[in-house]
Amino acid sequence: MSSFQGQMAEYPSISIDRFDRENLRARAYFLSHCHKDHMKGLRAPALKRRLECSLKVYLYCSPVTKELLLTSPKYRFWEKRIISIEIETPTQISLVDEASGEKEEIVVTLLPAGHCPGSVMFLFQGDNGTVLYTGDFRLAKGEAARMELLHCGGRVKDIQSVYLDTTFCDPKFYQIPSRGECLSGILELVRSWITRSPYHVVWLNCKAAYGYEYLFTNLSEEFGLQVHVNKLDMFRNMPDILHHLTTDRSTQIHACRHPKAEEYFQWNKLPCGITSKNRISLHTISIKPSTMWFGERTRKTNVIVRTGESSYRACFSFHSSYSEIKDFLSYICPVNAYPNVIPIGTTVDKVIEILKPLCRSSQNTEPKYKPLGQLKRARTTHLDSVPPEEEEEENDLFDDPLPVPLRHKVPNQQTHHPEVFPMTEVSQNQPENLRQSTGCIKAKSMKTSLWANFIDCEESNSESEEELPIPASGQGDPSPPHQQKTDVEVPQWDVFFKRNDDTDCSLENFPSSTEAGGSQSPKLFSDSDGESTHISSQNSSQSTHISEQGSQGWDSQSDTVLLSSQERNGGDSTSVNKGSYRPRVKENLPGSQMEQNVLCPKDTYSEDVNVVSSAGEPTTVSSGKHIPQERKLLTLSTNADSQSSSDFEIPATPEAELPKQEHLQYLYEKLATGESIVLKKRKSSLLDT
DNA sequence: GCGATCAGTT
DNA sequence: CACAACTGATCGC
Repeated sequence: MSSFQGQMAEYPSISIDRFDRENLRARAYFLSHCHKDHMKGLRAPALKRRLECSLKVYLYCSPVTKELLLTSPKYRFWEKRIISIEIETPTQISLVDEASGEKEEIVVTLLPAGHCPGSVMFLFQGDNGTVLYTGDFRLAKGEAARMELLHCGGRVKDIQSVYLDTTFCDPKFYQIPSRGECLSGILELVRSWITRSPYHVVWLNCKAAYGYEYLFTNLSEEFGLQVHVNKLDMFRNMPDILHHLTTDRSTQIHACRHPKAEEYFQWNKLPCGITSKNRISLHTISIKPSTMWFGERTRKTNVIVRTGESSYRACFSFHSSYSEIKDFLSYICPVNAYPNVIPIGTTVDKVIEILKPLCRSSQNTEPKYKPLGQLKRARTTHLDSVPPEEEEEENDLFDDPLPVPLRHKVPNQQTHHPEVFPMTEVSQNQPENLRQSTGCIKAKSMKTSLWANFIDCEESNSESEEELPIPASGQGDPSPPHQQKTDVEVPQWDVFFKRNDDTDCSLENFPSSTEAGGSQSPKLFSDSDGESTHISSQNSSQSTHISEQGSQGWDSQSDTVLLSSQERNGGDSTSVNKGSYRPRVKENLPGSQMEQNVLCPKDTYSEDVNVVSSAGEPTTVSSGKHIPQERKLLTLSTNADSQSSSDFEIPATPEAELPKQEHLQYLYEKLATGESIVLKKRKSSLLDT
């Protein structure tokens, strides 16, 4: 449950996912997805009144979220005041204070979050830096690296703060089987049951919340049976979901709900009330999606667990696992990361302790200075969370053979070109001072991820935990279901090696359907088995789009979906051709763009930006003009005490040394002549190519 | 009577 | 186990 209070330090005049208390004064509202715990205050009289008085206040969200929200009569009063923003479309919004007339411009980009239909993350760019609010998300490892709009010039943007979904940010949730794995397990269980007779039905015991739609659509697709649900009008404009649902109770797959459902089920009655068909009584099993996780990824574990005569639990998660969170955050590598959720059983401090080493300030940035032969020690003093010995080791021994750099699709040598922000008409003057405080230079280094890996491993074995789910009755599962502990201590380096390199991150991530015996793929379910198929296809995750005529919706991201080697009849084609989420980090940048990025002192917005006026009419505005900043960069950077823009991260600590002037000069010359000497000197770049 | 909050359930 | 949401009880306006 989110405990985010609605406001971000950098942009306190907007509120996200909270609409009560101080948020009542916000200049603009953002809703990441349609779950109640992110909608607090959204229909309260106080906010209603505010809307009536402040005619320029709008709620921004994805088109799907808007649709879902407005389906409920309780929120209908928002109708005229919601502006939906397309996914991955940078959009400028004017934040106007109606009392003072004061105005601030901000650019927001919605990124698919994989949590439920319409769910997005918000990337904000403005005078106080770039910040990312993740909302709730589930993204597989490597997905951040594939989000084009998180990048600029092939590098991840300079992000000041991330407001992060930390629901499972606890080593005990080290790994959660992928969507594809979970889906396959459920598909096979359902298949094994409903093929017995037309009177064999399954009941999916799902919560009353968005997020199961891709499960329904895949089941429907697979078996040609619509899924029975209580309500489907909210999907009336999302045909790709709608077509797989029905309110006709005669289907073999049910996801209907009733307050006394569990009780009904005891009596072989479905929540919708039926017990028989053609006067023949039904044979029913229940499958309850719930979150199960693995201690580490090589352990074979069932994604389906039998919990009773006719009851099963199926692995299913709306949220990223611990390792997925770490992968995400270490890739983004912000200056700050703030947890939106404090998982029960843990504390804010513990969560922060996990996040901190993945952020910039605690990174070992030493390699960056290597070319200069300076500052090594100065930097290491910043590593509060790193044991000294390990640090030594790293410096001396791990010079390069480590896999880490591969985690970043593109080496993060952004030192020499802090990305710039400003879209022309928006940013004006300001910010040298602001910039300083927000730290515009990226200190990302490969060491970064290295530490992350170490920590992963350590923490994962320190875990003790869960009890074993009841293994299914009579089945010869040779390996005990949950075994995290045993071999966790051995860092799974190879895993990190393989993942996220330049080619295709998703492939490593997903057990290929062809590698039969399935080294890593969990056993699908404990009961029938043997021929546990490895269907890794799944068309999707959580849609963020409303299809114009039906080709999208719930499909979209989830790379795992796309790589399914099994061509599924028809269904997949829709998800695959949906270009909405095909982010590829630009590896070959057009020369001009590269130039921009190299030269701009701040985050550059090289794309077109949509502008949403207070009237809600989006217009596209191109924001070019960064070229003239070349000179500026040189000037600024040569000035050693300017922290506002530099090719180097200037340590903030007083005792830290600055790079020597001659080294800086040398590098600038190279830069000016277009040589890539800086890159070549970094070990990560050697590894990366 | 509505809404907010809390505890308990699924 | 852990998701998100519903139910019911209680309190205040």
